[in-house]
Amino acid sequence: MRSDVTTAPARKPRKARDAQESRRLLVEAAARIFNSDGFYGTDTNRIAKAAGYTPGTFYTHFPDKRAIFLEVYQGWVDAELIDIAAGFKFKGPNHRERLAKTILNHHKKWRTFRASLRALYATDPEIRTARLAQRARQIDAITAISVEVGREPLSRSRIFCNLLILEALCDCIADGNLQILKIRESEMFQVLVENIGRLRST
Amino acid sequence: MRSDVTTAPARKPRKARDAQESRRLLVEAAARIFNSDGFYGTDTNRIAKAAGYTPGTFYTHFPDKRAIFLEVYQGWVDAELIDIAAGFKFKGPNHRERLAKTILNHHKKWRTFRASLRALYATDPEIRTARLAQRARQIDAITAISVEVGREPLSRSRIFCNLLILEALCDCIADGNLQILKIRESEMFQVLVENIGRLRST
Amino acid sequence: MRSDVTTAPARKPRKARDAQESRRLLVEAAARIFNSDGFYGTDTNRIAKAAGYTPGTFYTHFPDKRAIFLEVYQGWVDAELIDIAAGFKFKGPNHRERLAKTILNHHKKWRTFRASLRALYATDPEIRTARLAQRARQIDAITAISVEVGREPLSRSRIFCNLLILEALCDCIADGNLQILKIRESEMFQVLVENIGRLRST
Amino acid sequence: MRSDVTTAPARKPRKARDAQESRRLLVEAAARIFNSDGFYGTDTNRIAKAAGYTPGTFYTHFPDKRAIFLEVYQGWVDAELIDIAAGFKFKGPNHRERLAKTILNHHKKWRTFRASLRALYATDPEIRTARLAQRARQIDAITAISVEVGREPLSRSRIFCNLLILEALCDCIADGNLQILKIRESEMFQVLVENIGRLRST
DNA sequence: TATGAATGAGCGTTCATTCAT
DNA sequence: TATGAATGAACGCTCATTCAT
Repeated sequence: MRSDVTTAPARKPRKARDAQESRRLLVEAAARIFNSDGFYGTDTNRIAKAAGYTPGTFYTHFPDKRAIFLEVYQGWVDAELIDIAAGFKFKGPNHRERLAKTILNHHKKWRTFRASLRALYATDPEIRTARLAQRARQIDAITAISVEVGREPLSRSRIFCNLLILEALCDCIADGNLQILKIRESEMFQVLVENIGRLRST
Repeated sequence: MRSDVTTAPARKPRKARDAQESRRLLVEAAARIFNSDGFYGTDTNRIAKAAGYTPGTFYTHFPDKRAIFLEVYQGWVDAELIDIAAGFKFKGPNHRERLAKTILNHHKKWRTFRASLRALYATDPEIRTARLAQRARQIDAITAISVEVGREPLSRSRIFCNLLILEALCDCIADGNLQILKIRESEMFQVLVENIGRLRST
Repeated sequence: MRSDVTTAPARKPRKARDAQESRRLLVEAAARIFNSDGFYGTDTNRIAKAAGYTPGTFYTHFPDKRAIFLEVYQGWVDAELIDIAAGFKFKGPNHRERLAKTILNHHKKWRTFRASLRALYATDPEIRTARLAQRARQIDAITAISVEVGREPLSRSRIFCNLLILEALCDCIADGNLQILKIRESEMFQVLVENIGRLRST
Repeated sequence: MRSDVTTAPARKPRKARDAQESRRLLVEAAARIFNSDGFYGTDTNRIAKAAGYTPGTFYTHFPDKRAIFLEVYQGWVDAELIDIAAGFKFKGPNHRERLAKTILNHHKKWRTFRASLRALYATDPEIRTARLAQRARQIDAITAISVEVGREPLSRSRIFCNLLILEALCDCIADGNLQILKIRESEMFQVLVENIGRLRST
């Protein structure tokens, strides 16, 4: 008979850091690991450990694994929108190339995470809802930026299509396996720049 | 997600079927389930059961779960290539629309499977290798078709970009959530048709 | 990056015993442990281990912990009904004492399990349903036995009340802590025998 | 089970309340939650929150979860004894029915808590000790009341048996599922009243 | 006295995979 | 070729408890 079934052994809480800070560290660690091993290749205990915490801490900050995934997603969209907004205001001869590079960098950084997001989008209703909301936000933001810089904005469908096209091209270039397909990255980048043009111009 | 189609009642016949037939039944079941619940939402025992077998049988036909996934992938690329080849020979006023519809239908059919493939591509080296090989095959095939129908083929990079663009647009239309983004499907389809044009023409 | 995210390490299945036998061993082990440490003090891995299996095996035989608990419950009610039926046919001067002893032994054997059952009954709807069904079975069975031995059966409510009373007294005697309350077990047993009489007689 | 009553919104007042008041609020909240979700379905953080405190506060007032459980238990026995004592002095034609109702109400109120107590009694030595002490108190009190109202008290074993019988009947009636067993509550209540008689009379 | 972030062992459960039959 | 019971590492998550503030 197990004595003392009622109670559990005691533990020692080490630090009592700032909650905001802990959250941030967890999100950062999660972003890194999700982006390296994908959603299903990442476990919450590992996220916690990578952030410098023990497993339970994860759940004092997030209700479940999906929640932190969505938070990482949110952070990424935010960052990208800021950069796109900045990129839209580029002037000079190479403004397209510079915007293309900016977007490409985002995709290089988030390649695996983005792939996980797509896969989850296909099977998980909550992820779907969240992603659609972010999509709407992206389209709204680009429309607003166009207005702001004094251009006639494209229709929502055109904006969206251009977004999809840029993403598809960026994902592929970011992947870095073009040489296997006997394709030069510079050629792909060229097409990317052309398509950037479409997004910016009337 | 786990739709009832995927948990479909098993067939009864026990043994003594020929190996080819068993393999086919397993691949069919796998395609259905992967495409409904994704790679990580599918388990090999369920595939076996859905095909009318017990768990062990799965492993007499495939070394592991990835192997059957790749086989399903192979089957899908084959089917798509055949259809695209046929589509390239369409004549008449609506040939572009018809090809667009064909490709779109493929994407509608394989939406979740494609999303899983992308996610695995990002994390699994074997899947990566296999997919790159299929990509090369696609590009080769389209080049060959162009030649066959008497056109000057586009460069590999152009073909690939156009492929990526078509896929991106198709995935999105196939998804069927455009109304949430306040976008009309017909507008997106229009852009798709335009891009089909690029792939076909010189 | 974790290589080979897709697949899992292989294991070796040792034996392929008879499923019925394994089930029986698991139920036996579960009965033993539930009855010693209660439902919440028992974990499925321990049940499996105690039966000579590894954790996964438990779940090839039972969908969850509650399921095996209910199966143990079922087995206990079966055994008790058989003994009560036999006890009803006792003849001779000490027939009541003998039946009392029989019932008391059951309670001694299942004391902790019974306590868990009650606690779960209060909070778990499925356990509640199952227990009510078993209760109905008990009442039906006792009615049937009365008829069989040629007595006018008591009303359902009387049977039930007597059952409850016997159980309450048995639980308490079985507990074995009467001396702490300055009560002699023999006195309690006397009351038990009196109440047995009520159940049997018209 | 987790009814909304138990997850009740916390109070706002932060600090500086007096210790007695805090303790009382915690015990009250614990009683409510234990009685709704059982011992194992209740967590100390939730108790604290329901009382308007944060998790740590719980442990400034109680050494562990069991301690507050025992305190709730104590409070319940106290209340019941007071009511029984009052009930013993009922006069008039329906005095038995009124006492029966009183006891029944207690059981209705504490049904799940009582079930948890029994389960813990079976596995936890400290709970066992505490409960036996309360039992002795109950028997002593009833003996004392009998003397007080001028009756020859029953033997300890008789008192205890009657107590057990009343509890068993009350628990069952309080449960409110008699109709499923095709038993009318009124019939059970009748038996209860009869047994009340035994406790009161010589 | 109260806070509340942190703890960490452990639990229920999953599932790709094996192998004796 | 097919069976199917068994495997066992691992995962998501819980929660009683601690302690620096």
